[in-house]
Amino acid sequence: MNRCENHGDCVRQIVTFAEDLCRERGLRLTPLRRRVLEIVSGGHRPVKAYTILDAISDSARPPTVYRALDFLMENGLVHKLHSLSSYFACFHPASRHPDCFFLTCSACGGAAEFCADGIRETMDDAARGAGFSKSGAVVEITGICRECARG
Amino acid sequence: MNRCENHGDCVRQIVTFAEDLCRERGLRLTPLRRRVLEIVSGGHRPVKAYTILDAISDSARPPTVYRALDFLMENGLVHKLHSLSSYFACFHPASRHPDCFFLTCSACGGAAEFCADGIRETMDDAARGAGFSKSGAVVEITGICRECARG
DNA sequence: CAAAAAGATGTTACATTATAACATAACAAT
DNA sequence: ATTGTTATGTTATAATGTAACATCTTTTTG
Repeated sequence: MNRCENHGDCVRQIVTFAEDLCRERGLRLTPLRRRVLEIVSGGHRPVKAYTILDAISDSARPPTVYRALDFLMENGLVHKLHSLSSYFACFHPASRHPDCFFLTCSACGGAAEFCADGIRETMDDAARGAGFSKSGAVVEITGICRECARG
Repeated sequence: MNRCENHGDCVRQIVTFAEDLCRERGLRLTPLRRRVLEIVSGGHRPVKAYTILDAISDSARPPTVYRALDFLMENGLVHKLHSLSSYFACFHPASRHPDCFFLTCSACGGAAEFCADGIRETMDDAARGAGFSKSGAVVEITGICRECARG
């Protein structure tokens, strides 16, 4: 899923975007936050908090990781996939989508994010129809990706 | 959210449905499973596993609850709301929807399930378009319900 | 510049959510 | 009755996440 030829470029691009975004917003992309962003975006797959913890150093503790993740999520650079208790880098953070939708492959563990106005609109309609004022949505589709299906 | 006048009837109806379904499928709605189903459906709101545990008895242990929940989920009587780490009774299990969508109110903690063919179709299309063979979906919309919005 | 304020990280401890593994009990089917 | 199957009990622990307070770093401001 989402095999790209030059994933290093991909990570660099995300980090660069994060730098610019933090500069704009007067926030600090500290070494720790950058490191966590690099780890999360190191593969096109969701990463667990404790995997990040292990990757950072032998002495790092959970709050260190969760705080960095909170920062990155607040700024739209990382998303949480609730159905996997995992974190996933946003590979097109510039697009400022209000909701993000995910496909996760149960065979390879890969994931992809997509935006579909149709889903958003239908959800908005459904919520409105129920007298419900929507503020956010979790949409996580599970299945088998093209590469895994091909065998 | 989802205030109904005779919620006792509502619970009874779910339990009756569960009895019928188990009879049909040759499964056993044991006292424990029935109890857990009653607790989960005791309010129109998601319930945490450890709340169920406390409600069952002083001596019950986690696996007891998680096993009962697994049974109920396998049979479509209960759903897990991943974004809340909570479990929610299916109030219309007869309709055999392949995917269930949820609205959760961040003010009152209530929830509602709904079916929207539009959402399912759009998700199916999006998945297909990505070469993805969909097997399931988590859709959890957060916001404020009508009652809470009215104040 | 020094002092204060704000922001980030370190650290300890613990809370919450969930499962593995094995023992016992209940039930079903000859 | 015995045997196999299913369900539950029990112990222990894994996995995920947070509260609270200490320390350090950066920024602001007097």
